[in-house]
Amino acid sequence: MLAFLSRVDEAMNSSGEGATQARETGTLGKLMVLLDLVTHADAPLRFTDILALAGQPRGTLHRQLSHLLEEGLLELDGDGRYAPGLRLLDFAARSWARNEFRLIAEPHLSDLQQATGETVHLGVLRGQSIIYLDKVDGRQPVRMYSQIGNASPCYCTGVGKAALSLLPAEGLVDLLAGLSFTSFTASTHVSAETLLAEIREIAVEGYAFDREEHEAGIRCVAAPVWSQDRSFIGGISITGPAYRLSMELLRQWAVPVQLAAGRIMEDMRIRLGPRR
Amino acid sequence: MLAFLSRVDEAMNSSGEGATQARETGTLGKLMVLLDLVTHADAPLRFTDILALAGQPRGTLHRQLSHLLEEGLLELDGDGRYAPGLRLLDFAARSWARNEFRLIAEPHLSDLQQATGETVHLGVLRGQSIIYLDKVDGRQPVRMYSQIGNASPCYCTGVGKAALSLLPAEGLVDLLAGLSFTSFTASTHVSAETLLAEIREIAVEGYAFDREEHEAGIRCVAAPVWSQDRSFIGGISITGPAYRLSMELLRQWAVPVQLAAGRIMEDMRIRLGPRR
DNA sequence: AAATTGAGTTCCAAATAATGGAATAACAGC
DNA sequence: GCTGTTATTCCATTATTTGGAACTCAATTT
Repeated sequence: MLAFLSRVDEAMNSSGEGATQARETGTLGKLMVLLDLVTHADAPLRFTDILALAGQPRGTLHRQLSHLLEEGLLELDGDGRYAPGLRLLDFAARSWARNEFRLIAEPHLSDLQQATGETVHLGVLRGQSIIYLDKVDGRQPVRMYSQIGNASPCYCTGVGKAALSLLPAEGLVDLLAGLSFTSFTASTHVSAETLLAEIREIAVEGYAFDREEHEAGIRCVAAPVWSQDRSFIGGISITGPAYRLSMELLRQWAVPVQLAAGRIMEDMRIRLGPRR
Repeated sequence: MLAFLSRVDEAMNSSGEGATQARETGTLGKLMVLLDLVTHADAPLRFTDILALAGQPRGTLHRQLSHLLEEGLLELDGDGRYAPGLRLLDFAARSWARNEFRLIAEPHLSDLQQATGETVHLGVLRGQSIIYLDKVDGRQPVRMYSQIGNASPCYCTGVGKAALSLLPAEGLVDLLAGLSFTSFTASTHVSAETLLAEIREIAVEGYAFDREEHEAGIRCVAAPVWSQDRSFIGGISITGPAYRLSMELLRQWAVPVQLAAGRIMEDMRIRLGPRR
């Protein structure tokens, strides 16, 4: 309710797709922009590179980076370039291990994986992104960080669209207004209008598809999952290659996905108490 | 050399076992102490709990926590308690996916796992802790975050002791002086003297054992791995239950572990160039 | 060898943000 | 409706951050 709305409002500011803007968190906000810059780059950055990207005075930037280094949030590689620091791993490991949503969902994800033989994901909406909390893949030991923890856009993933279908009208419109669409494939939504139309449909049906919208050749069917207090708004999905997962098959799997989602929510009611 | 020593000096300040002290990073340092507090707790904390732990004035603490919330580094659960934020996952996922050390070591870890059938770890020294960068376990899909990213003490793990054996005398003594020993099992080192003696031995032999020092019933054999520029100082290990891994068997495995470590270092020389 | 360029670091008065004590608000239990 | 507990807001004081310029260092060119 109130708590939920304020949560979404705040979240609007965070971890979007495009421009990383300074938030109203003073010194911390400025440092997080830098951390974002370095972690989102696909290679270590030299001081001068960051100088150009951050648009800050040299002296200021230098001290900011020094602080981030000293805290272990950034590291210098052998060539004096800035890379993400390993201390982040420790923080994240704890954040993940303790996450209630994930802990409760885990057995149900495994069940769903067993039933379908395909990869199952759990994701949660944070700001404009879906953060993947878990992944169960039958075949080989999973390279987990490669998927878990990854933030993906909400407008072109099954879990993302399922999650959006849970938002109240007002919050949804605000969120969509802030999106900047990247056309990952020919099927990616590129306007808030068509996306909104699909989300309205999803809200009625109770499940969502990803028709190769994020990655060519990859489809999924997803169902929304939420905690009663709305602190978790997300979804679960069955994902796989288009050649194996026909749209017809995905439509059949809508039911088991929704059932699994229902069981997760029931477990949450039991384990977290009636208020949540 | 110089760069390396300063790296270790700085690292001395970070992520130790015991007291979390304020570093000289101004506002950021104070906020990181709070983030540490919340992520290292084993349950979400209420405002008042943090107030007692942090020993800060109410107003100050409240604003600091608000900033951390707004940045997504912390989150409020349904009961208004502070928990680690999921934005940390996104940072960590990127940090992990790009880590050169891990990328290069990965195939050799798999080989070692295949050869022995036991769990193989890759860890790197950061401050007084070993941060596990990778884990290859043959049997079931791995719950990765549960191990990867975890920071463990350097004085009671095979990888940790192997890593310490790579430090120059001066740096080692400084690091040991800053340790506070927790006796996890009956075999855990509890003094710098006995630890130093063992590390000297490890430096000569080229491999280290964990004789149930961190967790009862768990043994390992480890070999040190380092990059030429010393920006990575760590090790790899074969770990398993004591009933299956006799000390005799571990002694036999010292050779393959050392060979794998050698291959990782050779690959690093090739891939990272002669200076690193 | 001297000069030049590019990259990174240090310095310090002015501008800005953080501090913390006290007052206020929200809420659960009685 | 009161009471104790917990959380939030306020604002003059204080400490930190800022950013332009000067400086160092190493590599490259003249």
